[in-house]
Amino acid sequence: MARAGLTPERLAQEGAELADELGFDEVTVSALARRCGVKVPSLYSHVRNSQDLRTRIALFALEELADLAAAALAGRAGKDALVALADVYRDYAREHPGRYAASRFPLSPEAAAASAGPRHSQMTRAVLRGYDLTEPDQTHAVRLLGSVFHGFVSLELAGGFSHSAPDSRESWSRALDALDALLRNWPAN
Amino acid sequence: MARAGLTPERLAQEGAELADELGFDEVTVSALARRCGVKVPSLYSHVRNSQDLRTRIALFALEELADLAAAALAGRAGKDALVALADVYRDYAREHPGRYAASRFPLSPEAAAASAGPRHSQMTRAVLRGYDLTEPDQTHAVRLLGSVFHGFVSLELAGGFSHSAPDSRESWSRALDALDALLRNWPAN
DNA sequence: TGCACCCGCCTAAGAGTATTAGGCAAATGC
DNA sequence: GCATTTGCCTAATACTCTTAGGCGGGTGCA
Repeated sequence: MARAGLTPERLAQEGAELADELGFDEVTVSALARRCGVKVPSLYSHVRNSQDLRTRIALFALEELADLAAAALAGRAGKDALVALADVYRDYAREHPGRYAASRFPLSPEAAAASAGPRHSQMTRAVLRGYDLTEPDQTHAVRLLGSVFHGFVSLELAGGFSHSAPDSRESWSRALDALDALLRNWPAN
Repeated sequence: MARAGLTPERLAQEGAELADELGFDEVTVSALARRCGVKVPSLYSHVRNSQDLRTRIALFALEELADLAAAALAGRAGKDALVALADVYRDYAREHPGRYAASRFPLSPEAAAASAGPRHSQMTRAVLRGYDLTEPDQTHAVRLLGSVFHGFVSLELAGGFSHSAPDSRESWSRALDALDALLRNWPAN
């Protein structure tokens, strides 16, 4: 019988594509086996179980997203950097909704610590270097930015902003303007 | 055979409790049947299928959450109202994580229109009456507030803010301060 | 009060998914 | 060139979802 050349890495990548096509919730061991032209139990040589598979896809997506963010941030500062980082998240979610959903998959504390998650918060912190915040305000701002990015993208993806004027892109741009203004003039405690 | 007295409404409510106990993703027809002390197929006299069951739980949670928000908003205005509304969402998510997750369940456009969803945006608009915004800025602000509320609550629930100082409650309070400041001084286009 | 009907719950059965155990053959290493 | 490892397979079990069809108790009408 011909070998399909499966590896945990390749399964994570194929799983990510499957997620974009069907939705992350539809990424099942069976569906992935079908896509790889292999019987279901064969996957168990490469991933421990369904949970492990999802975790690998999540880690893959987090890494890919962090790489995109790092590239977008290079050579930018201030509002320019803020918008660039924000757009990376929004564009990724729109182009790869399944992978974006995967990146929200709950990880164990150990897995989260070893993931690209810390890179994401470091990059948000880097954006804040363009503004004049010191701890603990910087941490509060990191959390606020993360909340707006994830919240907006996730509501937009769920269709919460569709079918009503004005265009959600316009709201996105105004939200980023507002965040920039806010960070430049962060309210004292 | 004794009648269990099942109704679609009661199933939605029991399902909501099950969601809080096990997580919304674990709310299955089988688990709900077990909880109600009946055989699985019995549920199909009351709900069309698993998707229908989840939808009913989502509608129940949206309604309950809207009722809580309406009660919290009564007699408040300005920042007071902003904080009250925001706290309703955060507290609900912390006390009823499964129901909160259910309230994010994707609804068909018709179901969404008939749900308590519109009440939620109306209440956010009502909060904005305490600030000086006109359309389309008001819509942009509604979307921004929704993004921050959902984004923060969802990241906090996923553990994104845990295990690191400062306390996430502090960040929440600072985020609301920031939003209030922002709305009082909304940047011109 | 008696009876027919309906409705609520049941058993039976088929399909899909997750997972484990064990086998065979192709690739790998000495 | 042979032994071992490794990759994929079949077989089997368990659980969930869903449909079909049966039985009996509660309800409504005479």
